[in-house]
Amino acid sequence: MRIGQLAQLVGVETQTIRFYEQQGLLPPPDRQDNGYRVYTEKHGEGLAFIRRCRMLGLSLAEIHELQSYQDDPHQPCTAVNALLDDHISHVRSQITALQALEKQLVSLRASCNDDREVEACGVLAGISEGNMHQQ
Amino acid sequence: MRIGQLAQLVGVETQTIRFYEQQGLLPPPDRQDNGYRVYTEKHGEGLAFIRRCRMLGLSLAEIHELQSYQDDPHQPCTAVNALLDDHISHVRSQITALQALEKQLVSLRASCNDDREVEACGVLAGISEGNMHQQ
DNA sequence: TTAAAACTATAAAGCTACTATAAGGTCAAT
DNA sequence: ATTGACCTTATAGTAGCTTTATAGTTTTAA
Repeated sequence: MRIGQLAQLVGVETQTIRFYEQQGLLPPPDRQDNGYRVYTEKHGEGLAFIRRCRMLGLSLAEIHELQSYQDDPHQPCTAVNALLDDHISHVRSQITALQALEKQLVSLRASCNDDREVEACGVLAGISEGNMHQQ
Repeated sequence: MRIGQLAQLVGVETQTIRFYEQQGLLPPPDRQDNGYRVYTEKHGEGLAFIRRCRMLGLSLAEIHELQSYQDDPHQPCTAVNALLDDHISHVRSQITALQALEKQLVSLRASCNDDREVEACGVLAGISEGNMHQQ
């Protein structure tokens, strides 16, 4: 399988595949005489794993860590679970922060309507006055 | 006022101030004979405005847009309100996406405990099997 | 058969919003 | 005279790709 076929199979761009290889997330495949990369089914699975981790919001570094666990399959999997727990709490704190932000934005928006001039805009005034309680 | 004082006043690093100037968000200040930047109160207000916008999650491009409205104070402020509305809906969709992600992560986490080997880890198996409904 | 289209390769730059580092000039105090 | 705190510019690094440039290869259509 050449890079274009693998890309289509998994639903990524060819450059992304080369990028993952360069980052050490995907093992370097064999090459044809012309230098073209030749991929196996294993590569397909590896790439799909990476993509699913990315969809879960894991960083490339975290994916790398998970791969290192996979390479040593007889350890206890506590580290895997811990990584996920950390990620979950990270996601939760993002949600909390965004909810607070939304509240702030909505109240700022409520301070203006569309019938004013920029000079009297409640939104701009609200930002400029800066009665913003951090975080 | 020199750059260090302004930085301390507003609570940013001096490099950040130079960066904003370079990006066209902060007007270039006068210079002393030795080349040091000299800031006025106006600069302080401008910088504070930028920082408050950043705390609200606005991008530098959006801030630039707001500044362009400020420069023309007798337009109606519909564009300002529209910018904020767009930003609010952006934040809301981020929240929704993160909540869906959290659910997915929590259910993945529930598929394993710490008493297994990596080989049998429910989390890794869950990612590899890839029963993930996109988005 | 040849020419265009489609694919592959590498290397380097661009994106966002800074942060950090390097190498050096200026100024006040000791 | 030198230490330390401040200022200057220029450049590189961060994350995770995407884009661009330049060039070689293979496939397809005329």
